[in-house]
Amino acid sequence: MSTTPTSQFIRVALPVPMRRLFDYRLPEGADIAQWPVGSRIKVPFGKSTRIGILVEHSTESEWDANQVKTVIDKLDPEPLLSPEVWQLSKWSAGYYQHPVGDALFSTLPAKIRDGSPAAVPGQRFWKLTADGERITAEDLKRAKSQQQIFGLLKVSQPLTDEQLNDHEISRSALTAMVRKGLAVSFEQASGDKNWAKTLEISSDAPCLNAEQATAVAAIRQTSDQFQPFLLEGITGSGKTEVYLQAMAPILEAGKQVLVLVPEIGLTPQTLQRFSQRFNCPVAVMHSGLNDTERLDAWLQAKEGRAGIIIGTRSAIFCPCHNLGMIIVDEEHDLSLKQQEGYRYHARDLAVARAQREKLPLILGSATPALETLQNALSGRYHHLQLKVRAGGAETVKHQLIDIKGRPLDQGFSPELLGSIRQHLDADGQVLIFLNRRGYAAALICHECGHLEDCQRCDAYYTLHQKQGYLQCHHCGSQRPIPHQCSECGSTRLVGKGLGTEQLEQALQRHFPDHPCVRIDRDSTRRKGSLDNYLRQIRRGEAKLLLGTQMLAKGHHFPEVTLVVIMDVDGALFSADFRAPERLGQLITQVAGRAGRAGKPGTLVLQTHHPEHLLLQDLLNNGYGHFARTALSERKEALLPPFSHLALFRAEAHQSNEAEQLLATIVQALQQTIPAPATSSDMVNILGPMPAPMERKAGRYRWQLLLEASTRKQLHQWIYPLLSQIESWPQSRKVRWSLDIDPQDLS
DNA sequence: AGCACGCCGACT
DNA sequence: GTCGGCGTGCTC
Repeated sequence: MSTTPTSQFIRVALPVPMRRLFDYRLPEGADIAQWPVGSRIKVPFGKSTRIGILVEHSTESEWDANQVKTVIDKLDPEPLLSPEVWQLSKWSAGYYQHPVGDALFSTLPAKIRDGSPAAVPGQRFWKLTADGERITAEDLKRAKSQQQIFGLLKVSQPLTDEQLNDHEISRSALTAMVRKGLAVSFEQASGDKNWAKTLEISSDAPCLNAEQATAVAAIRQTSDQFQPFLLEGITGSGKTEVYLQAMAPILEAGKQVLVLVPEIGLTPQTLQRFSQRFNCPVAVMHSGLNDTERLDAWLQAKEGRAGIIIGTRSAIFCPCHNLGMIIVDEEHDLSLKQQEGYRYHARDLAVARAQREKLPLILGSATPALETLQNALSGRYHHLQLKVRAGGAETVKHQLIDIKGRPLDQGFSPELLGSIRQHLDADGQVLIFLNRRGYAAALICHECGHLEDCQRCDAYYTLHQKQGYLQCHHCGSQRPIPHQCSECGSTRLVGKGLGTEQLEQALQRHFPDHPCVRIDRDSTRRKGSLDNYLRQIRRGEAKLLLGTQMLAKGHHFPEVTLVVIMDVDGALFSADFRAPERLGQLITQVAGRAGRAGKPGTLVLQTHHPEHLLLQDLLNNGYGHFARTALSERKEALLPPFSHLALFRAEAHQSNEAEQLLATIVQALQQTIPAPATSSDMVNILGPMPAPMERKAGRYRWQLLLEASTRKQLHQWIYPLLSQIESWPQSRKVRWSLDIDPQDLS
């Protein structure tokens, strides 16, 4: 007997880490129109069932008829994603060579992944009834919980279930109020589909300076076409104001704007800037949301119930009902690139998405990535520059303190202490940056010189004096501070190298009258403590601010007049070719924290190498010039963006297993070295070599870097290999991954 | 990734 | 005797 000619097959992406699709049969007599590509389906898989996404229809299958199972059910009457996002997602999975199913699913809200309905969840809201409005808090003095609820609702209502839960509201108090007829709940979808009809643009927009006006005009000229802009604007030059005014006509035309921000940039202040200007609903997507909130924001965007969608990295995959513009703020920021698993770069995908959907795209930064800058300089992107500080804020003065041979008091040179005192006396705030938390970088034996090191990593333990333990910052393992050296038994163990904890101690000793706030991962572990510190700073209660990266990004401290970077020397001689770019960005971003409110700002760097060309160029000529110099060096060395990289990583418990796998990959690659299309084409294999930290968390790590002058060559070379590698038995013992356009070579 | 099967150590 | 450790193999 032959199979019925009407029998239909579908190919399905499943959330498994396999670079392939799975074939299923549609139920007998199924109408294909009812099973659209891009919708979710339920299928039998192994001994269980899974939710999958229908990728394509087919009249045949390569598999034996008896191996192909029949789908169980369909979950969506129509495609889950817009064709544009669906295509983007599939293209991205291919570009980054990530297993399709895993790629498609990993960008969806958990509630979509687990098969929950993709429909308006309808949030539960609470409000006071007319009776409830009439009473006073005094009337509820015998019911404390009810009084609290009353207070909350009186200030702002309606409130969602979640918002009330945040205040640890008891269920019974709420029902009691309902029983008394004081409060009611109702269900309503968040946002509003008709926001465009009632859109109002607040009239308190500040006047633009000439550069801003030029930028806004240039962006406003382009709509309904793909046009990327690099908005290169120094800190305080008013990039956000350009975003706001550039997006106004888009929103007025009823189209949505998608704004990507770095992980750390999604603060209530950022949101406020947008919601104060436009009265349309704003959907927010970031890591702090729970599953319900995330689904809600996703659906708000998809169904057009929000005008503005602000989110971190993964928001680039968010379907939008009628998207009109994409903005990537701080486009150089590392958090836009996913560093594990599905290693996509949200900025690069924003370009791909804007191109597909014919949208204007703004990439904004004070310190653009060299890749982006090159695209602007070559004319692929429209280059907009903001070189003056908006609102008349003064530019930052800078000073290098040569600490060569100088006496240091817990890291502070006498000059630096003098500067700090001066600024404190003038009632300014001082911000001190050091990129290491803990008390000391290591614990060293004063008798034999032995450094206590982590058993699982090629790294020393960081000393955390206050908490009383040593911690490895690479695998997170901890142990109590030993009393004796583990080599010679001496009890003379001392901290070596500075951490923020020690700086805090030193500052309190030198400036006991000035409260100091330390902001790092340790001091802000408790929920809400960061907000608390930031409030203290803004109110001027703390004059000395001390911290790591956390302090360097995004926050505005208008009263800061002195910014100090304690130690830049480490990055000056790093082996990573991106280290200079990163250092330039960091110094510029940190310096940007100072002198925002018309007070002159000063930047001080302590270094053993004040003559270093990199520092000189950066400080004398600014990031723009520095970056252009760095670009010409990259061009000379044929490094990105003048070549393209892919990095294979492998980790195993046995060092040679990881190395072996990569060596086998090299063999396979050598068989298929692409023929150069032009005389300047090249491909290069570097490695296998041990990772900069060979042992981490008990695993040996090796890497293999591939370099090619064109993307096309690189991809044609590597792509066919992956399913091959997957079939090797050794590849299942070793944890391996491929990173396309790696940002971090460690 | 899950989830089974499978073959060796300390427990009622 | 059996509960459970995680190595190995498979999923249309």
